Amino acid sequence: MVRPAPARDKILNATFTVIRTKGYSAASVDDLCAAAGVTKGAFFHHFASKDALGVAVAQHWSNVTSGFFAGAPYKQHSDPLERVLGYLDFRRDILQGELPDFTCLVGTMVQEVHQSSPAITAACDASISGHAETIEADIAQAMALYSMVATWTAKSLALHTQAVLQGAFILAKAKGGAAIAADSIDHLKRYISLLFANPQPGERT
Amino acid sequence: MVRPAPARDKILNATFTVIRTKGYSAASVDDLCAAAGVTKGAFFHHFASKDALGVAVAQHWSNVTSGFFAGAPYKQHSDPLERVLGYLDFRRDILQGELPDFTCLVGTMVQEVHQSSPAITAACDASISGHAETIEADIAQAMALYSMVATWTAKSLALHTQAVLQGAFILAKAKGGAAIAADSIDHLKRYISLLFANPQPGERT
DNA sequence: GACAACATACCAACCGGTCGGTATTTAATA
DNA sequence: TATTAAATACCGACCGGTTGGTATGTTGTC
Repeated sequence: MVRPAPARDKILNATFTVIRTKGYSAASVDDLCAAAGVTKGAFFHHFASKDALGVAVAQHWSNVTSGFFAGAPYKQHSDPLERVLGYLDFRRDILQGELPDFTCLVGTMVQEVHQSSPAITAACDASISGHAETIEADIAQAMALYSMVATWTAKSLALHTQAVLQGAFILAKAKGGAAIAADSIDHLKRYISLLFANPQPGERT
Repeated sequence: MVRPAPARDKILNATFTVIRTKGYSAASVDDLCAAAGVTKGAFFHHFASKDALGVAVAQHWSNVTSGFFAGAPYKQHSDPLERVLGYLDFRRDILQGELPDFTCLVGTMVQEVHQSSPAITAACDASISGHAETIEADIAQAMALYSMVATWTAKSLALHTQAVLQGAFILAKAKGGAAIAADSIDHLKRYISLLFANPQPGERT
């Protein structure tokens, strides 16, 4: 695109906040326009429908988060296991501010639309799975470095980290604070530490 | 209540399916009435508002699930640790049918209303936390039986099991199947097994 | 005949989406 | 470089349908 469309970006960014606060279904197009400081005409000029915005905002979320995590300090560790554990420390450290500030956009969305919008569901899955693959790479390297032979796979464990995080956000929403989410991340970190520190008989070559 | 109100129960039970399928916000009162085979007049005779139904359905969920798990076979084990691990086996075994058949009603709801309805949020928290307490009891007994001295508490681990399950449901919704949820439950089971089998130095008396 | 349990008809506000129009850039041409 | 044509970005009134909720019944039971 030659010239950037400021209204489109304003809508995308405002949608992050609105959906993380009230969910996808409860977020009306008028809500989104008001939060973005944009008119309805501009909205439907850039997005064919509310569902199209849903797909676009999931992709935008992927772009923003992948850049965010790629530049995070834990990526500097030379030991891949330290990168994995450092990732979890980082995820716990960024549990700051109010709930809509640190919860997951695509996890919230897919919960509501998984039976009604295959397009949004696919975009959310791509975001979660794409992020998981970055962790899977570090886990796989750690398994190789420590000559780990396990009954589980790097991919499975990477997806499990995302499940724990998503579930931690739900508990945080139920209890109205981030503390419970930090506890769950600690348990996950302890699990991965145990996996690599105390392998079952026959699990390490 | 002297005479039971069949319409009220029909609404409550139908709401389980509708909300687990399309979420709380997208579930209109007309949807709920149609699914329950009841008129709008009956709905508002029994519930003052849609939000009041939200609170009632969360409590109804607590009643139904607590009875369901109290009668589950894993409760028969004499060893508390076997009850905890048996609980997780059971949770994996009941991942049958379509997504709305096994996902969590209150986890779905609280995700949408946590910033807009304190009453529903509190009812969802009570349901999740109340269920967690039944697992906490078994974990605490297992810790006592195996003379476990840990840096974590039975309560924290019990809530972690619920976080894993809630997150597993989100991944299942994103990927359109239960398989990924079963994988996460396996990881959780492995974690708890490791905790009790390979305590860290100083963690067991 | 009082009262709970429904049914029916209806309402104002809001929903996603459309539409005719305007302002601003960009591109082509002379 | 001036003129103009086409494309893009944006505006806000408007539309038909749906929303949660209400007002007014009717029916069955103690």
